[in-house]
Amino acid sequence: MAVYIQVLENLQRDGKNVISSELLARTCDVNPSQIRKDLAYFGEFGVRGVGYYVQDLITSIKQALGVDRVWKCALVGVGNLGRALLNHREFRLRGFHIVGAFDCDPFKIGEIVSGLEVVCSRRLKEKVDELGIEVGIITTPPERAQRACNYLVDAGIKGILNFAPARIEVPDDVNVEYVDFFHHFYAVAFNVTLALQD
Amino acid sequence: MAVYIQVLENLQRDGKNVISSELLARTCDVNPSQIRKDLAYFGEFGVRGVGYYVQDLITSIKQALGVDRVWKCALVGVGNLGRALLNHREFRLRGFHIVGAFDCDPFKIGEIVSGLEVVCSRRLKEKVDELGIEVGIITTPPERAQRACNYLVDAGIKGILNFAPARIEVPDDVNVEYVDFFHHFYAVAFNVTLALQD
DNA sequence: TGGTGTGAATTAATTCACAGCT
DNA sequence: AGCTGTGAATTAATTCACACCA
Repeated sequence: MAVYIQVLENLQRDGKNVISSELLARTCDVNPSQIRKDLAYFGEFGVRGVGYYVQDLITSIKQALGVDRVWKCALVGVGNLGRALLNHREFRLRGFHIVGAFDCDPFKIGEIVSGLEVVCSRRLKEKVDELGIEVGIITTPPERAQRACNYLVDAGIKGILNFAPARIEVPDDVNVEYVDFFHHFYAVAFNVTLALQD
Repeated sequence: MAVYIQVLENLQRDGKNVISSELLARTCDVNPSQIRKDLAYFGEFGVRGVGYYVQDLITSIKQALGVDRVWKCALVGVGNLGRALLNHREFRLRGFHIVGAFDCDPFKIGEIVSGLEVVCSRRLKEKVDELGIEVGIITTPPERAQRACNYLVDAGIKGILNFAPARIEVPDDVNVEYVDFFHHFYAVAFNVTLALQD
């Protein structure tokens, strides 16, 4: 779905108003019926004989995914990666506002990063309640990921993005997404290695 | 596979020498036979009645994936994200060495970022040959992704990581991996929205 | 006429269950 | 005795093919 949004937004930028599943499929490199199934799953967004209206489709998908609003996020772990994410303004553009930065290192607490004061991780619950935070972002080293996660879960957070290279345990009602771009590097390395062998 | 490496490296750090598919499955949150199938696909890494030796398994998987060596990479697009990646030393640790930084903006060319001189994208072929680069990383804005891609393909690169939010067209023998962490943000938003509705 | 939405057919992925080593 | 490797059974995902509607 995220891929479709991406492609549709680029189509919109290029001034396209209508798109067929056939064409959309070609750019996404998938089967046309795949696209129709995916889109029909959330509702009847298309017009028979015409295709999909790009602008309407973007709006519909975003609504269906629940990304047609602002999601307030807390970032835990103000290291290299954490700082990079805090400074990445694309997040705000996409509706994900990082409104709290947390770390357990006393030397970092109080520091201002990208306009946010770094707060002690222990105060997560307090801040989550105060600011109405719904999503947690973990950017700690792997060995501290579980602790960061526990703070987030205790604070009542139900959605977590884990950038740390470690698995974490959460209750059933908490959703975790693992973000690891080395996965993609490994995939490329593997495929290139394969291709070289033939 | 990348997940297994991640988990195994953490197990190793914790001093575990042997692991069963059952235990590994629990931490990865998958079925034990899934793990056995995946691992057996590349070779017989396990020992019946015992399990898998952690250190050996890491080595074997890395070998099978082709990540037991250094991969030289070129980064195209020295913007926000590009700079963040150039400064991220984890890449070097994992064997992915960014040895060239490219951009088409004359104001950026010549600038030194993280010890690398930014070079004009047009000189990619020359530099790829000179430095023995095998992997390309695209971190341009979406509208310039295809152009960056074309330079990489012309230079003979067979593996590309595309961080730009745009699809790109490549010949059949070139492998592209799309990296987009908004995908994960959308997934969390969607799942939390679903959970809130019930 | 042209392109969606969707049941049916096909293909792929996952899980089960157990033979076979150590 | 215990845990892997793997064919068989099951389940899920993808693709086909066409009815239906603008």
